[in-house]
Amino acid sequence: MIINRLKKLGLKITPQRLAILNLLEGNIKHPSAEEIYNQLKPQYPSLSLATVYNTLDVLARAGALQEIRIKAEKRHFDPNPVPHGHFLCRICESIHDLDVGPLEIQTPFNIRDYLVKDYTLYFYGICPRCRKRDRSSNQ
Amino acid sequence: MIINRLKKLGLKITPQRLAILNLLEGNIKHPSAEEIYNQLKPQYPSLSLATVYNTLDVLARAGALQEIRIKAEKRHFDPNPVPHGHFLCRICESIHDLDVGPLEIQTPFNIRDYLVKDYTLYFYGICPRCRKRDRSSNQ
DNA sequence: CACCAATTTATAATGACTATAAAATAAAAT
DNA sequence: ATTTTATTTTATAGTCATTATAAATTGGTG
Ligand SMILES: [Mn+2]
Ligand SMILES: [Mn+2]
Ligand SMILES: [Zn+2]
Ligand SMILES: [Zn+2]
Repeated sequence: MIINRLKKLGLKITPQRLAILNLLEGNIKHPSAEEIYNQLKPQYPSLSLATVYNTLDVLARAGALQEIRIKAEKRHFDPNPVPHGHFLCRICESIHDLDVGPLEIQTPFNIRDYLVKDYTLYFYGICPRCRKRDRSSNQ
Repeated sequence: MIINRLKKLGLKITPQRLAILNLLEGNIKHPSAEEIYNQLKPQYPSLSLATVYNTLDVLARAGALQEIRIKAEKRHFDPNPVPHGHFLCRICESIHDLDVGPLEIQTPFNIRDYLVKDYTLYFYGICPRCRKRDRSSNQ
């Protein structure tokens, strides 16, 4: 339960945090802070964008979610904190999970003398939907 | 020769572009636009930061170099346009090339129905120098 | 040399994110 | 249940890398 997750992290249970966590629960769309804010604002009119950032920062630092930096200008958020590959469609700008077998690595690990505690793997290209929609942009 | 590279891309040969390309030639430090600007400014007092950004953008779009987005706040630039792994030291903030065998992939390629034209692989942790310097921070 | 499109430059604007400080509130203490 | 206090929320201002703008300059062609 979401309340227990907050308690385990030593965080106060607030309506804002519950709303943000509920929105992210099982959400595979990798929304940005602004998208989260805009989706919750109608039901929580007092909600501030700063609170969304604060909550996401706290949860990310606690390892309860991960930040996706697949786009230059904007961060996106993923309720799944385990490292996995992501794909950004250059046409529709959507972000998808994209795991690829041999890249699955257990962290932390060592490469040469580097201690690797974390990694990100981002792919860029054209998603299946956009490939179907416009055959001329294939390859 | 650098002049021929610019000609092949249909770009005018300007002192600013030559200076930027010369600075990047063989440079494995992955400098930011501001670092490039600060290093060139003494010898090219008229140089503008906007020109550095313009030149880097043009060259990146032409595939003559690559942008590294391993840090949230700042872009870095690499004269090697071929995708390869990068490592950011969380202590000294330095960026190193870090290729890891099984991740070498030829682009473009397909995963499921996704057409992948490019990818980035970023590692985060502690570099060899910082591990030596401070034994207590070793995992 | 003269021309002109490309480039450079100074400067302002943008926009995601962060800092600040006052107001509100969750939850512990009484 | 009320009081208390540290945490959180909120509105707002600030930051800073990057981009846009438009005027001045210049490389390359004839
Ligand atoms: Mn994901
Ligand atoms: Mn590199
Ligand atoms: Zn798409
Ligand atoms: Zn280091």
